[in-house]
Amino acid sequence: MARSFVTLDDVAKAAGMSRAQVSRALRGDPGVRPETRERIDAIAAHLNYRPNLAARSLVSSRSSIVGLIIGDPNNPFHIQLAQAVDRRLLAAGFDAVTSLRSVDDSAALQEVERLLSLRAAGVILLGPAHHPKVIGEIADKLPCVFIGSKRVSHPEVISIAVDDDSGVRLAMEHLYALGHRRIAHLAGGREPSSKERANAYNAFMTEAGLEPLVIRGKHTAASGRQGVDILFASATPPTAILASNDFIALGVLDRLKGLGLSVPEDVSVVGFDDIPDAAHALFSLTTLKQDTEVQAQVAVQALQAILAGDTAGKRRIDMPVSLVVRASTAPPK
Amino acid sequence: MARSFVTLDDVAKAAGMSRAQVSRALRGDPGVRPETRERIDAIAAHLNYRPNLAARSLVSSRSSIVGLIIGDPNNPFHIQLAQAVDRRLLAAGFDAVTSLRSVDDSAALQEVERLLSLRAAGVILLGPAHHPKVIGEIADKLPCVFIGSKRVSHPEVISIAVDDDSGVRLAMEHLYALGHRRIAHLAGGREPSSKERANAYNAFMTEAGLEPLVIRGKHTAASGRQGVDILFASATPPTAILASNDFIALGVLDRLKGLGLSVPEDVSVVGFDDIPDAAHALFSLTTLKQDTEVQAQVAVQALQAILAGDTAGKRRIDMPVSLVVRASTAPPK
DNA sequence: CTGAAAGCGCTAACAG
DNA sequence: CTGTTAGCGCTTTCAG
Repeated sequence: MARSFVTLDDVAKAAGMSRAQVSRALRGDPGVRPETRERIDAIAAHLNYRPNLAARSLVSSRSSIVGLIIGDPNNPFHIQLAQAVDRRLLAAGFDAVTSLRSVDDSAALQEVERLLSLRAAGVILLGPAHHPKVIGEIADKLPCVFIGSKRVSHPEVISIAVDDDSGVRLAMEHLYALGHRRIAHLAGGREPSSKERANAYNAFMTEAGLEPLVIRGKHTAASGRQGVDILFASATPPTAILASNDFIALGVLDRLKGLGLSVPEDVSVVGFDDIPDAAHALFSLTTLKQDTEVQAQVAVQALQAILAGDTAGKRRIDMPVSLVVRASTAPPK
Repeated sequence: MARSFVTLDDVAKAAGMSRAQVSRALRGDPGVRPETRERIDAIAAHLNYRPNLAARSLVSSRSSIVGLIIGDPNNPFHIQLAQAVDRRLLAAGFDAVTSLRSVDDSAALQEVERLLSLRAAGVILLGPAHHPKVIGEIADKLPCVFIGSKRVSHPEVISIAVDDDSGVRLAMEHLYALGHRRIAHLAGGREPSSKERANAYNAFMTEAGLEPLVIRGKHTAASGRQGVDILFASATPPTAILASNDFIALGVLDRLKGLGLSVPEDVSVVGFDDIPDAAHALFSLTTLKQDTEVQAQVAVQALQAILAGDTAGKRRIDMPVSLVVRASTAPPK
């Protein structure tokens, strides 16, 4: 194991130049003759030089570290989003430090302490598991971007808000236009996004003069299965189901099949998120697509704006949601 | 946003002591009068002091950072393991820096570069997505512990090897004892763990004088569904299925239900991993349990041993796998 | 374009 | 038990 590290001084000596100049060359500072830069680059590479991030951050009193706190690491959709953010962060020259500790409010705060000690440049909060008050506290300590559906009202936070409301509306209009009238909603737990979606569903049903039918559960496939059992125990089961996310929808699909019901012939199903599995031929789920790549990109740009001291930007950026129509929806029989 | 940081000097001045003594007090060094320590702690807390990890690591030339590279972040089981390791690392006083970049060999190496720049104390590799050669290269640069089923033969790596072989044997003996003879195996992809499991299955079948039947796929539910379709297109379908992991098994369960077959009456199914869903009443999957908590603990202890210069320890630690019998297995009809 | 000098915040000998 | 003294490796003025 190579236990000793090559320092800037070593490179400088090998190049017959000063430390300062080597530093400039390696970082791509202007003011270095191109041929000199190339030579230094070559020597550094040859010597296997790795800049010491600690020293760099110490002297410049800022670091390239950005924290990434995942609200619910056990939800693969959040992981997918986190990966996208991670990739963007890297591309922007940051070092993402991800926290997998499921964040109840205290774990999140603890993670922030650690980021503070690392002198992180900022933090990106993923997913609506975070309490708004806690988000505010975090933003008091560190530049902060929040991706989620919640309405955060803190002057320092930029929130990337998934537009649950228009998403649900899109789905409901689709089902309504197909002719469905008995449309049930399988909601998630207490996450704000789940509430937003349920509210939007209720609003649509009421406006359309229809009877809302909401079953509360969790954002899991198992919850979707249970929901189906409850719904189809009724004498007048729904002809369509709007699930609060794709995991629920996948559970619904499986359970319907188990009950001998066909999708979309007997029942139409719509999900939310467009996880990779949704596109699979076996499911071919009609769902609402959140573009994680775009969300990630916007989040990183927002963070850069904050760091650049750009206070003029919007505090809230709405992300569009689009309806992806696949084979799980059709007119009722 | 609190943009300025309190330094050790600030605390020292407020306490009327020297920087060195404050440093000792705060780190819990012996040689500080208890009352003094308390006073300093109080002042530091009051001033909201946060040690600058960069400065600390710079001067002591070692850091508390440990990298955590997840082989397949999109596999929730790996996330679960990672969370366990993360927790143990924190408890041991390390700062886990997790990488979500799915690691093909080049991404892993790139991540290691970053850890090198952070002067990480070591790295823990999770899951068998890593190529043995790459693991060796990593170990050349950084103290390294590997959790996975592969046989790694590098003098510097400690590998925590899940005992796939005896696990599979356990499951096969269980099925055989129940009276099953036509037992099929749904294998995963090219991950070594998948190969190990398939080999163990083949070995058992051959020894028992039975005809092996392996269908290659991936470690996903969708793959399990497809496997069932292939198996039950045959005139003599199997009476039992050993899946290479729980995701496959869950897909198998769903597809069997779709085909109108009952588990365990018509077909017995065994998984591998014991993911949380497996215990769910809806599935009640008989499976092979890997104790992630224990694996995590052993991994962290192994890392500490390496860091302590303890070269006497074993290079390879086998982790037991146990059979959890639930309701998805029974004698054949 | 390049070099010299001055620290960033902290720990680790070494003296008291 | 406590203070003094040196830097750790790097970036950043400020002069050439």
